[in-house]
Amino acid sequence: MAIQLYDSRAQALRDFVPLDPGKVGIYVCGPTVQSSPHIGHLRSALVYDQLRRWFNYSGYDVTLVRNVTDIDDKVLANASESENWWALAYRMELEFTAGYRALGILAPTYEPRATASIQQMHSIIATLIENGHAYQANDGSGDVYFDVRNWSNYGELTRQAIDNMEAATDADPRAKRDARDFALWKGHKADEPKSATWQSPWGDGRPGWHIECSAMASRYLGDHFDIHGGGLDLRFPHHENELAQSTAAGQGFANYWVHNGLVHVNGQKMSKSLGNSIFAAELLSAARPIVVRYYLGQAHYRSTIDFHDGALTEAEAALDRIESFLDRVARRLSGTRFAGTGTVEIPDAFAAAMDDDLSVPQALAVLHDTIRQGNSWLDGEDLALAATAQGQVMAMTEVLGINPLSPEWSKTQDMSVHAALTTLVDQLLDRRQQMRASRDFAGADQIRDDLASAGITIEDTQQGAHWSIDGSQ
RNA sequence: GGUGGCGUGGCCGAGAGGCGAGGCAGCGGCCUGCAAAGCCGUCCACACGGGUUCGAAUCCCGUCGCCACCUCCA
Repeated sequence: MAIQLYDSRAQALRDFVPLDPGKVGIYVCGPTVQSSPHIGHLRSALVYDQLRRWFNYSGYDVTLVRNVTDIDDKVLANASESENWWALAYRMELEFTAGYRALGILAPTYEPRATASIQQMHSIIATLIENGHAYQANDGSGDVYFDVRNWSNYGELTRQAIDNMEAATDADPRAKRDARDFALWKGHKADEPKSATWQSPWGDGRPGWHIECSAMASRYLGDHFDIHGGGLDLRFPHHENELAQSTAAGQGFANYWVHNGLVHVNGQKMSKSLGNSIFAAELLSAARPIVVRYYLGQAHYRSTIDFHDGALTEAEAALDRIESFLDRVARRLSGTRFAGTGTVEIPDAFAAAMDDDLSVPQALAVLHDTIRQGNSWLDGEDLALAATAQGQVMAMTEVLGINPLSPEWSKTQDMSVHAALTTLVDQLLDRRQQMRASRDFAGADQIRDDLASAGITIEDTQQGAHWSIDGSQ
């Protein structure tokens, strides 16, 4: 069955047909590295990680390009006397990378920086000037603008007619022919640093916002590629303008446009003025990274996620269920002939859900059903079937990037401390077992309570007592 | 003014003409010395008003409410 994706341009679900059989090229708008990553940036990157993993699982050779826009008005604005724009951009880029890694988001195939593709931008701009879709400002500013009136398809991505677009009230019309014309190249201004200035056929200056993505997408994926992704808020103007300039320059550009939903906080959009942004660092200190990944990845990619108090606790509970099943089944199967016999493959229903526009919520329903089944089989000592469920759960969680047993989630713990703790707890459990055998339940329960107060939970099973530290397995 | 989205049980969150997604919380039961974990059952929801239909959460019309974008944004 073919993968179906909701194409924002067509506003319809479309069968995915790659330009090159067996391969898929995806361009995702990465961040403008102007300030620290927030929950929305993580969600966006996570969505394309899920998409990429699913294409990968489905047998595609995936090329994922996610850019870093490291030169922009905002980057320059946020630089200071003590920190150059390029130092700021790089520091922020490192923060983004750390956030992505923490969530187990696989590194893209390539992560180009805008400043390394200035020549490719020039080439597109030159073509647009040649074919009449762009013009140099006649005010001596050195600016080059895209001529929206001269491109009849302008507005096709967001279905807007130019005349219905509100002109920006605060936009400086400068030498634009139409207020909606946007800058491809911005002439150098006296107060801008030399280090943020590049030579061009139209004078020294720096790139406008939008052109960098057109340049990097075609540079690494070709003039015509499969999928372009990004946050819903980028549809206009960013993606509209990218599409206009690339297609006006004669490129086929993206075949499918995918947009992920945004993250709100307590029902409100995140914004600097409200001061309600949840930053990656806060999120990652509030819960284990795998819990954050589960939380941000459990909703459908196109829906808005509303971050509210208790959200992470709920995600933790759901994830605990997955973890405790994997832990339980591994313990039971260990040393039996069924250990490791479960084929690591995903159920058909899971694949069908993922093929259907990446319906992760339905896929998670299949995962939880499998876990319930698996637990039931364990209760019934049907170890062969339990092993099957184990393999399926491993496969599904691996595809979703939430396999608790994957190396990326392994806690770096001090082995000597762990060994010491194990010795102590095991001694206590032995004593408790002796007390239980002699029906000294008060004493046995005292040990259990003591351990509980230290954050250690005991589960009695037919194979003996099992202990775990709360919040881990 | 233009473009687009949303309203589902106590909470989160899918689905899209008939067959009760799933998770969390609650309640009852099984299991247990008691727990924990697990299982079974239960809680039969779709903003409101009309309409179409044998049948509507789903389609149509209307109403109400909420949100996003319209040149800063993931």
